[in-house]
Amino acid sequence: MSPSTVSRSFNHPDLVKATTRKKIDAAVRRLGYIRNRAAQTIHGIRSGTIGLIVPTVDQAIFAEMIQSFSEAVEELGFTILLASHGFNLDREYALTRKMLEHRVDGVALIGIEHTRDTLDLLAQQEMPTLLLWSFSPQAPFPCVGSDNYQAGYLIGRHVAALGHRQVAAIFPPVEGNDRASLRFAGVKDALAEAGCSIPEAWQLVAPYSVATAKSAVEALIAEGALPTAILCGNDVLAWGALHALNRAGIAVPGRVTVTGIGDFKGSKEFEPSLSTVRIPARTIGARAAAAIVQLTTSEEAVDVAALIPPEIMVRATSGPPRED
Amino acid sequence: MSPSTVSRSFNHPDLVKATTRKKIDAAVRRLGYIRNRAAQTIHGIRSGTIGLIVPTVDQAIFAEMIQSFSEAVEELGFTILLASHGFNLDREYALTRKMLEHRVDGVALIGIEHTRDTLDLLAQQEMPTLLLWSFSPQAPFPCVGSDNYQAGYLIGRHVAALGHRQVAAIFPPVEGNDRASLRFAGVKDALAEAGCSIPEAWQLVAPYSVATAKSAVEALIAEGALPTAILCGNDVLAWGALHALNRAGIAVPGRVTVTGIGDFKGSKEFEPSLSTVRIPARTIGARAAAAIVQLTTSEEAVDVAALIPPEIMVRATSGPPRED
DNA sequence: GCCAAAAATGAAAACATTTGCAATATTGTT
DNA sequence: AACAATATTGCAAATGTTTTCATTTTTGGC
Repeated sequence: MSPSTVSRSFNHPDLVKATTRKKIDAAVRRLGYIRNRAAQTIHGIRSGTIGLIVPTVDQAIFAEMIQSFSEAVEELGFTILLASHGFNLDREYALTRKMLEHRVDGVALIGIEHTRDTLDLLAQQEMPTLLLWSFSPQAPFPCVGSDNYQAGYLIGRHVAALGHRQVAAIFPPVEGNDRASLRFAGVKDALAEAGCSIPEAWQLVAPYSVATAKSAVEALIAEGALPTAILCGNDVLAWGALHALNRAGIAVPGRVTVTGIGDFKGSKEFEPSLSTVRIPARTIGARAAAAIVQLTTSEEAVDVAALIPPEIMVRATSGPPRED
Repeated sequence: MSPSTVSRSFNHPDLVKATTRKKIDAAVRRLGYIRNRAAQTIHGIRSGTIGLIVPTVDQAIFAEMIQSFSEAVEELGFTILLASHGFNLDREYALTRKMLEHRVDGVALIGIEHTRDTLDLLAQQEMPTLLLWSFSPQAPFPCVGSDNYQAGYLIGRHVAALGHRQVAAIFPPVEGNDRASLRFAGVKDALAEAGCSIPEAWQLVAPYSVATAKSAVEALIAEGALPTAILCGNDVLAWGALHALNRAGIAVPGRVTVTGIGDFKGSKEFEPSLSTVRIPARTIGARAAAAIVQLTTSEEAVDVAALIPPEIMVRATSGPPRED
């Protein structure tokens, strides 16, 4: 039983005699032998890992996407090397290098905005790379994701069409976050088409959390002059806004319309049910997994880009502005 | 510039002359050379990866823990190999094997309940292993986590002490989920001490989601006979319950007390603010990261187990049962 | 039982790196 | 300028696997 035979028994079982294979299996079990993928990897054999670099794991929407991405990727025989950079694009570069050191078979990044260094590095190493979550046809790598500008535009148009003209917005900080900035741009453009703009004082910035959004809206309420609609950059912020309004006894949508973006789990079940734009995280995750695996396994160039369109979900938190 | 010198320049820079080091750095940059960790790994050098096997990523509480775990682990120079098994312990075994093939430096599993196979495999391979999330002194590997029984007990006692005797519970399915089953046991024991038990018909089972909890409670409401308290296995279920009650116009806590377990982000900001038991996910994640790294790096046996105690958070959704 | 063909196995090289040891180069001292 | 001491570098072996090629074993037909 030379190493070669053992190797063959694992990789091309049909090439070794049934009886030796039995003996090998027995020995493997007896000794608790486990193949060393590192040793395989230095032969140029695939490492069976996909690097996934995300800003953070603990935002509902990323978590959902990561989950479906990881399910699908595992299904295809790969394992995820996960790293998070906390919206710091320099850390993203460092993490990308690390992924390359680990000889991952492919890399998936969140969003379109990345430093030149990161992009160059991946291109220069000819690493199969996928941009996840956002979609843009002129992105430097194939994208699988939704159109965040469009998402913002849809909800902005919806609110404008209802007749709202006194509108506030709560968005996360937009630096290094193309998702948020594109959504906000879409919202503003849609409102502008209806001749409406968001006053400076009503452009609230709240990092992703129910707590910050709630207190931002509470501050807004305390100031007295309420808008007729509050457009939130994502559903979590909308939840916070709804809690603040609920607490203050302000009717939604009677007095104030509230909208989110994302359609997270639980938004539909919220009372009142949240009007929002659906960005199908699970679909994106699954499609992205298929895409990156295709990218790493197929020799010829393949086009894996996919635009998963956002979809407006008109529910109970949006209505016409109060007449008075 | 032989390979040896280059290697030294990376790993023991002080052993190579400054000028050659410069030359090497220049060449590295020019050629875009990136170290191959796989090749290092087969020398018995650490792979710099920690295997993290979770049931699922997309539950608020896991996501939070994974986030802090991954932050802390990256801080210490490691990267996470992530896999999820969807509460299927056989898949967990397969994933564990895969981690071993990848020669991770350590493995972290969620909860105490695992198949004999998985446990034996890890022990036999002398893999540094950590049990995350739950804590039990007689677990087969060191634990860093909270006491789920205690968490259930605390909330059960709180509700019993308020005077509730007509109590319903909503819990996720408990098979293969020691967290849920221990919590439920704690709740039942605390109630039993007050001479109260949960009728069969009021032991609702709802998989982790706002939607299922909401409809379970809606069904309960439709049946007519309402309990005075609904104890939920986690905060997400409690949110669902609160939405259902809100929709039906049932006062909380005036008519029905609702409690969660977990104290997820947003539970405090909920209206009304959720009474629950705090299980500090971020603390657990960070402590666990330190623990697993210590386990993998230190030669002597170290005791890294840590019990992070749950803490009851009495807020606005719990009150005495209505007098009538 | 012998031969050719086919099947099964083993030996050796290769992969990218690290490390002990030997060889070489650089110092500082006289 | 020569010597010793020290600093720097390269050689070679080793790591665990795969793969090509050569060798050995088995099989089937006679």
